[in-house]
Amino acid sequence: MKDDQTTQPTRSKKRNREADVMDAAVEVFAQKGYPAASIQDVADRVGVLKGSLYYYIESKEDLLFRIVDDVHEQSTEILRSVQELDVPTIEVLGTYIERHVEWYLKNVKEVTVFFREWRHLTGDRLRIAKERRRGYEQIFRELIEAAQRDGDIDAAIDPKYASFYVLAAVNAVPDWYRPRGSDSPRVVAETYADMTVGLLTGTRQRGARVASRAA
Amino acid sequence: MKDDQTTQPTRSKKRNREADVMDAAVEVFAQKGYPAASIQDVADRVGVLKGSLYYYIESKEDLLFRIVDDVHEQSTEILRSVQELDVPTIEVLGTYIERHVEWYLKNVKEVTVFFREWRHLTGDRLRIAKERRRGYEQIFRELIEAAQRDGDIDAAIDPKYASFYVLAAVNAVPDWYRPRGSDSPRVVAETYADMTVGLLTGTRQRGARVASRAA
Amino acid sequence: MKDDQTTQPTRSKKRNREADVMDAAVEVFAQKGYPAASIQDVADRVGVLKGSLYYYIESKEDLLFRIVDDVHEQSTEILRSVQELDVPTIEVLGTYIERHVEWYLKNVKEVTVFFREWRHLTGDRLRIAKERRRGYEQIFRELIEAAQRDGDIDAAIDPKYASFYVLAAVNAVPDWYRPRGSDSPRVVAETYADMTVGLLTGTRQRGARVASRAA
Amino acid sequence: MKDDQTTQPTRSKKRNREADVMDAAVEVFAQKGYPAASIQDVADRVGVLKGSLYYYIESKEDLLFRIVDDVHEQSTEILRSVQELDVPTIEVLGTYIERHVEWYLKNVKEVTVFFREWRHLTGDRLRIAKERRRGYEQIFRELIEAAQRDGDIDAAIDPKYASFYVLAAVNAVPDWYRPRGSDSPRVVAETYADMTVGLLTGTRQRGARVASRAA
DNA sequence: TATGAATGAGCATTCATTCAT
DNA sequence: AATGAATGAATGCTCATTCAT
Repeated sequence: MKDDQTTQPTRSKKRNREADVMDAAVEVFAQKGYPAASIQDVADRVGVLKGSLYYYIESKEDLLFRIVDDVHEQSTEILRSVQELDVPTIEVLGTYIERHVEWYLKNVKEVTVFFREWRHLTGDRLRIAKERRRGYEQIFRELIEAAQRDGDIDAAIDPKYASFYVLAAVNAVPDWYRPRGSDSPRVVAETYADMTVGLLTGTRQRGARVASRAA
Repeated sequence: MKDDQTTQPTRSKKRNREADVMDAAVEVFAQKGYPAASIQDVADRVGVLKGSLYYYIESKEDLLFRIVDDVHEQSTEILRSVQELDVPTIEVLGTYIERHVEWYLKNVKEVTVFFREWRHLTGDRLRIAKERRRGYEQIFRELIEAAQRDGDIDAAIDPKYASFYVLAAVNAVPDWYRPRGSDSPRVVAETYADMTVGLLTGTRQRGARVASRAA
Repeated sequence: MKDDQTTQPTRSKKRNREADVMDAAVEVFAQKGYPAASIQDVADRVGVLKGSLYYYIESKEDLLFRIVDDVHEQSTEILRSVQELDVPTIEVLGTYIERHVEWYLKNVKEVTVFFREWRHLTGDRLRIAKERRRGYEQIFRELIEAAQRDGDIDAAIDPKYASFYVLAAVNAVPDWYRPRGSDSPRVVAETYADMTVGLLTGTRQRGARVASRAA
Repeated sequence: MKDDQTTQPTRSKKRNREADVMDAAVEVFAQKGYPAASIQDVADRVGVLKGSLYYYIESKEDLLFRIVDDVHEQSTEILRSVQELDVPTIEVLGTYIERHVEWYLKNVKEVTVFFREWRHLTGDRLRIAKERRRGYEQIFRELIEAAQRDGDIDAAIDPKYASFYVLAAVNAVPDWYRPRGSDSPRVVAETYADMTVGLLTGTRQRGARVASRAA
């Protein structure tokens, strides 16, 4: 209760505007796709002249990169959080899918932009984005391999194909998910986690997972 | 009775050029994405001035629609072909995934355009494309429901989510598939079919499927 | 009298337009300077929309480079023409200045752009332009050195400074020359040639030069 | 009576900043040319936000004018200083070139801006700049005419052309002069003075000039 | 004195489309 | 069937300038 409100507004106004710009970009890029979206669209949504945007951004691509970067960080954070869990790898996998999908559905637009538009980055920014994707898929694949060594996933399963299969299924959620639909992010997240574990272990094992989640 | 060169040269030349234009468009749209691709790119690839393209097409969007339409027809044909099979629904599903993936990998570029770019259609063409997608998903979902009634798929599985999960996984194949990689379309197709059936039935049942494929 | 006039108009129209564009650019660049001149200015002068210019040019810089290139070629041609003369080097020098200035004054605007704006080229084009300038100055300096060996120019004169001095004086002609003024290009050219030879030889030797020109 | 720190700090600080701004502008205009240089560039060099510059200047053009004005004054001062010399006009001319070139080379950037960018002034400021140039050339021409009346310069020489020739040669010095090169401003200045007197009088007369400089 | 934010006009360039030939 | 030339609207971006704080 001691923060002076007098100095705050200026700083927070800048913060706000910058955040407004990012939000507007997310909205516009998600709706039209990056190449079809124009800086004018973004400016209109923020309510400033398009030239004014360049006070906050370096370029259109910079805007895309910031979104991609932002999502990447959050996404990495989730992966990190489940890796710290002290449970069998197969449960790590399930929990990861669950948290990932739930987070995803609560940030649909940003994440959609992340998955759909990263290709349009160029030069160094594209390189960085690709490396990160790669590392990300790598970790997921390693989780599968570890669970195979644990005996929880059938050794006959090819970790490469399985990881592609699962990640694609999971990442396509926003293609059909409508916030105003029937199910909450939570429900969808659990269902997807169950389906994934089922796919990998070759059994329905809802009970086990529900129990572990209760912890 | 070989080739009738007398009456057809003109028409077939036009057909050829039209096909050339379509092929070029597929190539270009697949590589750059529809909004970033230019009519000039297509014309360059055909080896014709861009103005000349308008003898064959109505508009850039018309070009996209034709591709989408074409792929849709082939895709529907595959669905139709497996529905005629006189085998349990669960096998229909497996065979469908198999044929779909194999066809997909043999026509990667077209199908990629189909899945990635349909959003950029507008007006009626967008409406039509959406309806078709919808119908297509519907049929797939109904197959799952039928297999549930047969007792081959656990009734606890939600057909809606399951169909989204599977279709997304399957349709993302070209995102990572490289023709010059190790596995043939055939192998990938079989693996994906197996994973899908495994996911839906909750068992590894490679044997059963391999047997059915022998027919 | 046998050229068919039917096919000519089309080709010559294109030629004309391209030439029109170049002329307009010369005019505009000469008047405003390259950076301050806009493609719009050029288009206005040609009487087309600015976008239409890009049918003829690659970029604004391309336009500048073409002018510079064109002038360079003419300029080199003059240097070549005098080097073939079978007269003492000192006369070569005088004739060169004379022809150069006369040509210059008959193409004031182009050459002005050449001398004033080449700095605004970038990348490879800048490199090329610099190299050419260098080579050009080099040749002029060598002429002076040769005339020194002939004994026609005082050995005490530093060829480097002398060449800079003379070239700068000569190339600045359009800074003050007005076509509607009193003297013709011819007269100015002769006067400049005489002053230059006088400067270099340390004598007025109009007679000798006039005689040599009569040949 | 050293530095009166009591009353002046504010004013002198302003003076300093204003001088900083001018220096930065000289640097930037010299490097990029006036139209291509941006106020941002100047601000960056001063270490201030670009909006802040407008506390010190009226407009970008104002900045250019101040430089031009400043150089003009120094240049006029040199002309005035040699006119007071009690020596033959021809020596006045030589000394003038010498002092002018030496001063020039010690202030290359400012003077370069003066000669290269004055064209971009507009309205009244352009008028003023032109008038001054004109007056300046006028005085130089009159010196030549006076030396002709003295018999030191051949009456056959056209004072108009001669003055253009000499001034252009002299003013182009910074186009090639590199401070890190071999010769000092002093040497270049003397060489140029000698060449000029030589050109005008039709003789090498280094001895005479050196003697006069000793005074 | 200086900042931070915004303006608004302008710029080079691209591009789908048209159309007379 | 195809070309060559042009259109006109849009795009990403820059920049001198303003002004409340």
